[in-house]
Amino acid sequence: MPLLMLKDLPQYECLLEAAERYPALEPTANEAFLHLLRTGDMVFGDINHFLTSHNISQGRFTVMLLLHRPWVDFITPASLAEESGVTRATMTGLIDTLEKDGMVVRQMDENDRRAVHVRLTKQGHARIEGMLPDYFECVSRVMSPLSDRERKDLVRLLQKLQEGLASANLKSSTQPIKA
Amino acid sequence: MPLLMLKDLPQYECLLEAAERYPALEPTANEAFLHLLRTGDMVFGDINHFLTSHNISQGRFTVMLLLHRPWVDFITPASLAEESGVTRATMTGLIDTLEKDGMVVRQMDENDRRAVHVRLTKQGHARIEGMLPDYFECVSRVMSPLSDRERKDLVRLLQKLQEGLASANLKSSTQPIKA
DNA sequence: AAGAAAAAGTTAGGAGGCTGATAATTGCGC
DNA sequence: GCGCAATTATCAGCCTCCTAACTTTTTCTT
Repeated sequence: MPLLMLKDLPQYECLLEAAERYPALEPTANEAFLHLLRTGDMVFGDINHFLTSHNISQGRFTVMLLLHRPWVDFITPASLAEESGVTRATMTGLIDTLEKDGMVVRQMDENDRRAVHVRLTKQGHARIEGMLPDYFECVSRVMSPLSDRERKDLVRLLQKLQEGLASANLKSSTQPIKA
Repeated sequence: MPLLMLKDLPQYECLLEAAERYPALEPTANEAFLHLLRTGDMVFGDINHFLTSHNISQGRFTVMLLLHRPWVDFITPASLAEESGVTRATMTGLIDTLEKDGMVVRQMDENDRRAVHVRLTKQGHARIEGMLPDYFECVSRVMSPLSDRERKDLVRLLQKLQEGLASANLKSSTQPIKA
């Protein structure tokens, strides 16, 4: 989350006025953009508030969630980082904390001596299992203003945006930026 | 932005299956929730990439944007923090950096000796003015997958969510959490 | 089979948020 | 008027993420 977003979004009329000074400004694009960032920020803040009250960070929660899946026994830090969307360096820190708290254990891979297996402890399983009902309830509460139909519509629009972004990042990531 | 979000969102069928184990899990709510966080994250990442390539942070950019409005002469740090959605302590740091870079100046308020006036320098105005066309173009590019009609629909859905969150936060903020 | 390339995990250092405490000033209740 | 509460800006310390560099091990090339 940005955690930094204009508290009072510019009104549409205001955007129209600004568009006269800046030809590149598309009012509808800007309006949707600001609302998307702002709403995402609020939703994230809400869930973050929930996690904080349970003394866990977003990162550690995600890791435990990934390790708690029934068909999963262990995962390597690199895969966890990949699936979570953080760097391997960050994952090292997350696992450090989780291990210190007794939620996960690190075990050597016997075949590949570079690799490590990360496994949820019994305690860890119990911890996440205990949090999940409250978590899902929190998600339901956050999304409660929208009907099932509206949620489907929202997902469709967001997916369309994601696809556009994914293809754009694909070509931009090949050449680093020159500052 | 969270900057930590499942890279491959759970498929809807997967959510349905999980819902059998967790009665509190509403599949449509979870699906929309995850897409919202993920898309917001991607959009933020995109704009952040733009800002980074221009050697400025989201926070400093927002401050300059607020100070650049034509009808604004100066703003106090407290107001800037309020409008930006960060704490006053964070705002102190943002202004420090902007002042060191010659983008803003601090001036004493002659009537209230606690208060400070933050004003954009001529250099600061030029800097933000130079960035805005590129910025708006970036926003337009990000939102380009959606038609005007779809953007309006998206805004409507997001507003509905925001209103629900705002009223929920209103009542939860009155009583602090007990860990 | 040897050297180069790639991959896994870690470390070190930095950026940008946050909370909580502090000092100076202002405003309010009585 | 005087003391107590609120407000302003700041500082100190923490957390979580990042990038860049490094070590060890594996894999690919030839």
